[in-house]
Amino acid sequence: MILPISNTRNRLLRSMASDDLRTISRHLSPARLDLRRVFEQPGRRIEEICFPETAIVSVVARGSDNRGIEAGLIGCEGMTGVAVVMGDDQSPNETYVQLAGTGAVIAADDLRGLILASSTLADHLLKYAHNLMVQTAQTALANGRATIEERLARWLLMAADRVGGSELALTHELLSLMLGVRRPGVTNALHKLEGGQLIRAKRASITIRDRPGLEAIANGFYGVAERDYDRLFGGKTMAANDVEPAINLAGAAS
Amino acid sequence: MILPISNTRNRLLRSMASDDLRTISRHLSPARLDLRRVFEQPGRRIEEICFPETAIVSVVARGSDNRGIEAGLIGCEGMTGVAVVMGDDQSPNETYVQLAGTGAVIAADDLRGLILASSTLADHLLKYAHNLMVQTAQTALANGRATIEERLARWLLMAADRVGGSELALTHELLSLMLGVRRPGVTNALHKLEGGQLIRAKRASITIRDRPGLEAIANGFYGVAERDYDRLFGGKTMAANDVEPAINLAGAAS
DNA sequence: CTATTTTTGTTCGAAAAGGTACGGTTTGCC
DNA sequence: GGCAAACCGTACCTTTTCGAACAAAAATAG
Repeated sequence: MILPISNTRNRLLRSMASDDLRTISRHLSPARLDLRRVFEQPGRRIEEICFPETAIVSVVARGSDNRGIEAGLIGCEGMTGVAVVMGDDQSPNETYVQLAGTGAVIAADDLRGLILASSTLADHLLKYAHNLMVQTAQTALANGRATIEERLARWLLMAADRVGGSELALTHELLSLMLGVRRPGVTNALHKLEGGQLIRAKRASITIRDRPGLEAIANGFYGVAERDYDRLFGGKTMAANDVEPAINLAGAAS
Repeated sequence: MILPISNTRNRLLRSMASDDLRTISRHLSPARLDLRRVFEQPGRRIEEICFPETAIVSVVARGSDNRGIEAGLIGCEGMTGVAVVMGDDQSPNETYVQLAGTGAVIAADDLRGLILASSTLADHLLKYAHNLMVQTAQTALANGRATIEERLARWLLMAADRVGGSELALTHELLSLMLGVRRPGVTNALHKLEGGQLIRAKRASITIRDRPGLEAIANGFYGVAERDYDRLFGGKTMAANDVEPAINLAGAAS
């Protein structure tokens, strides 16, 4: 029940040169990405890298104390392990699955070899790494200057882009960890959004009803990194992603 | 009064392979980096890249409205223009000199050529680019979770590392722009630090008196990116930088 | 040495967000 | 169906930060 990787829903894979895609496909394995599956950990060598399809993976920065915050969000438009693309073998950030789904994984060593062998592949992945850096800079901006409501709107839009759908299965608690705010603060902000008919919230599930409305609420804190991605990887807006997932989870690899 | 680039005080240059340093030196020009000199601007092609020596350059992220915030700080440990190193030719962030001083500049096109010609050079600069990404992630963390006092302590430590000295010539106003907070908020936090004998503040000048004390106040928000830099580029701590500047600004340094 | 600009000190009230606690729902499990 | 766990709604008071305005001090220019 596993379709070939070349039909993957991951945009970063799909937008690479067909030669590169063919080559990398031989090393990629379709995988179910379960909640909290870890891809990077401070002080540990990165062993595996993933290209999400319907899952969302978070990059979380931590200080020397324990409090963390999300510094990057990765979905079907990207990949984990940009440290490897940039010639390092580890990162001080944690990277783990935030919203379960599917994706394709590859051994870090394999990817290193492929990058050495194909400069077009290296270029392609490096451009994404730079876009992720831009996203992180925008997150720093939002964390410093936006209200909880604005940051929440931004996060929901980004997440919706990355799963290619409008329903997000996550709890207030998770959102509060990502945004680095109090859990009731999230509840409160969600109520405001729901009051404006911008989202519908059920238990552990948020559905976007009015994208333009959300973008207006996000008040300029959403969009910079996304437009830069489109400039680099082609015009289609991120949200327009209605391809079927490459992996049919019925009986897929555990 | 301009010494050869090979004696530069820039650590990123000094730590590269001697072949690469020799080659790149032929394209580098020593330069005075005056306040507000711009190296990158959203939507514009990056033409010139600099390796600061005694200057500090800021990467500032802006949203679609006008409010910006510092997302990266670059001094004698790094370089501007990581977008170019990563195969792009522009960035949505602004990059400009925050604290005047000296440095070396190179045309972006020249650097592109050198990177293509030397994979060891490319590797070296890419590692720095990754470190800058880590720094930005830590900034996102600090912006989201630290108090003004903690963020200020962090910023002062980072800036002192990057100028290789303990005196910083800047105003509360500038700091408030970088940190994205109210100007009186900076004044207030500086008073607290001064009360604890951690700094001495004069008009448009802050001197660090007690580094360990400042690190304690920074409360875990300083150090992660710095330790990662040392892991990548060698053990010496950033602050230990007592080489003379390559450019003698006669009379400029009071 | 006076006038002007720049920088810093200080104040007020208001808004935003934090910490904590607890009650109410929904869900899932036995 | 009943119990436990997970998740959400709400309330309280405190702290932090903001916005705005204005006064004092230091540098600078004429």
